[in-house]
Amino acid sequence: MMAMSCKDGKMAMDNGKYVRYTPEQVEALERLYHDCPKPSSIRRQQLIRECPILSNIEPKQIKVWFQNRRCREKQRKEASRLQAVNRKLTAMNKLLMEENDRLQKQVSQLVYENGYFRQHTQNTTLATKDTSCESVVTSGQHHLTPQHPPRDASPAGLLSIAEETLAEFLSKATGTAVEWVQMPGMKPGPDSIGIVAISHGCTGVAARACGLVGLEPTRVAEILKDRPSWFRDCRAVDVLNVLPTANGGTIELLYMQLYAPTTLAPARDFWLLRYTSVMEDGSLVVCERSLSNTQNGPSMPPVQNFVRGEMLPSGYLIRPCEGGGSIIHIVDHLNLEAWSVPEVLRPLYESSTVLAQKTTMAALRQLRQIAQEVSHSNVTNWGRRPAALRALSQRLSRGFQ
DNA sequence: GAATGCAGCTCCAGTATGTT
DNA sequence: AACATACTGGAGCTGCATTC
Repeated sequence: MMAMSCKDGKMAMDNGKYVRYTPEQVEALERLYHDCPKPSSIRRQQLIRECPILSNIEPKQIKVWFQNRRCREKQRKEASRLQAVNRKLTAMNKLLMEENDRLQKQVSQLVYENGYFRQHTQNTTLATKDTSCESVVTSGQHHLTPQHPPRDASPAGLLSIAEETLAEFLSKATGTAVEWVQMPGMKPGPDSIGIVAISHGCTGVAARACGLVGLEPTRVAEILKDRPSWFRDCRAVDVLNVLPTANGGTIELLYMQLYAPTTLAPARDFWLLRYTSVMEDGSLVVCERSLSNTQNGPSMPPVQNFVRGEMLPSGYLIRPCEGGGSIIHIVDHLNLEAWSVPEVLRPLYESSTVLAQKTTMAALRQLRQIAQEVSHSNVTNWGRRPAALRALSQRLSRGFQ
């Protein structure tokens, strides 16, 4: 229903009555807006002349329409941005709730054990006041599976190792295998839920981090599985064998040899088993394990100045995030063998803590960089936009020169 | 020539009102 | 209620005339 009057063929407001433009007129205006959202006064008059369907609209109304159209677009963009922020905060909240739940269970377990030990201590004190007693104290800590005997590099053997690697990695990534201790100075935030390190009681030293990235899991896996930070000091990385697995994953057997350019940098030489798998819940796992020394690999003669070490099951657990994007858990678990270096340097290698933390921090930085590139490309990736938008961007660029 | 005042125009944020 | 259209007031910019 249109309440308007036509004076001299022009559509004009009838004493404040409401005017509704026809769908054809709106379509024409939208086209013009996409071409140029801020036309000058001269350009608007030109549009009215060139576009017969707009010829009965007053220039002032055209001006108002463009103003309102810009306002609408701004509001829509802001609403979209707020929705994205909301989705991200919801995902973060979920993660924190999970972490909180896990910590509460841990507290309950420790309280229970504390009560048990207290009672046990009292009993032994009373019962063995003047007799010696060896009480076996078991900590509440979960231990990793013991080292397995060497196996051959046949497909069956590799599959078996890969499956164990996967199980061990998942138990670390989901926080059930070891007790993680928050690193000082690492506060939870939008970029990092937290980065933590194992203190004692497990083989080697590990670090763990968690973050959000606005990419689908498969894309994240493609980017992260080549982890350049792990290969920075490699002399060679060769794919020796690729094996399909029952659940659609792939095992790649890599050989890499690291060496120490300086005496301070730990170096290793080992085979590296890489395992990529799709889980039932839709998450992806990219994890790795070295097969150094104790297991069959290429026969490397002992080389002086090399530090032997083992990469325990490490990698990424990439879960799809509600509302888009992915939640990524990073685990690095290393065990350098200090006996293989001269005694004077041994303190430098006694713990892999620094290396594990450094590696995990590098992975976290990579995640942040990916997240930044994704958000940046949404703004600047004009190369894939339609020609009209590219033209608009060029016009705007010229306008600011 | 520089400084000043004024009119005219546009933009934006906010608001009123009609329509769906 | 959500959306579309029109209006209002404040701010900024530009061009022009006037004054010093």
